[in-house]
Amino acid sequence: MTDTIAKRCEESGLRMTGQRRTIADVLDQCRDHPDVEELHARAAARDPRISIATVYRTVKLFEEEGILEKVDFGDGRARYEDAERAHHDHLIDMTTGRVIEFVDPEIEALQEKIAEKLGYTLKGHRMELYGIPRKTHESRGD
Amino acid sequence: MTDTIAKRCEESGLRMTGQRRTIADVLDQCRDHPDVEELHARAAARDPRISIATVYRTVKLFEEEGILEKVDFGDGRARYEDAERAHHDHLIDMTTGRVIEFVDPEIEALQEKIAEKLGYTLKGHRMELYGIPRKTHESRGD
DNA sequence: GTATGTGCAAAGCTTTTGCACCCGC
DNA sequence: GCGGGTGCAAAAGCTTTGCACATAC
Repeated sequence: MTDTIAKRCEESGLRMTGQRRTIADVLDQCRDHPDVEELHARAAARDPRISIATVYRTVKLFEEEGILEKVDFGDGRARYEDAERAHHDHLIDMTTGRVIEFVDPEIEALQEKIAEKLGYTLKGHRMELYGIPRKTHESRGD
Repeated sequence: MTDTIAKRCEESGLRMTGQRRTIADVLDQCRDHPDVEELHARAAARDPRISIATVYRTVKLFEEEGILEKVDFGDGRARYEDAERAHHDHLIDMTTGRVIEFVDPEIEALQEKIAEKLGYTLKGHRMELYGIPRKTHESRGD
């Protein structure tokens, strides 16, 4: 149901160079949230000529085309994810750094309601939950 | 119900230098969300000898003591706010950059429920809404 | 008096950019 | 072929840090 990133690039009329195709492919295969340096490492594994400057330029371009979305986990590095995948928020496991994606329609609705109450039309939001794995039942002393 | 920042610094056993006191006072008087450079400008207006390095060191120290909380509006600059003030989230006016603080108990409860459903105990969260002012002439009942 | 804080400037990190060369269309 | 893309390295922002000096307790 979701087109590849490369396909959407072509539909946007972007010139598809070898580097852009490689970066698009790498992004398609991401199941995690790599930062730009990591993205560059993965792209360079396929084509060592790709420079990090190109990766920066490319993700910014894709973002401007609405193909990617920038996310920020507060660690000072930019991350990008496929904008076309269903919208979701993030829960970050504070013990491992693992990122869990989730969608909650109630939250979405509530956010819209809050914005409206404050006199605004909601255009976007960012929400991250930070948590630790719940003790299932062996615990004493929470 | 809220002590001044300077008072909390003393209670934390921090050595209170002139610079720290000035920075604490500036923070107490903030009704907005200045970045570190702006904080330095306000502090330097009272004591021109304060360097920006000291401001950076001081806000980080206060954060480690739990007196301040770092917030990030995605513009690449760090901002800090009083951690003891009642918890709130932010709505950012996309047309002006103005930041509106709000609290919504429903959201808080929902977030906790979501974390729990995913097997986590919620330890913190970050939520920013981005919106544009709503046209008022068609609104009813505000 | 001593441990700690501070100013200055240099360095660190992530990201951007100028410029000469390269490539998709 | 031409206009835009790329690599390299330098530069730009924000933040941190080494070092010599200053200051709180």
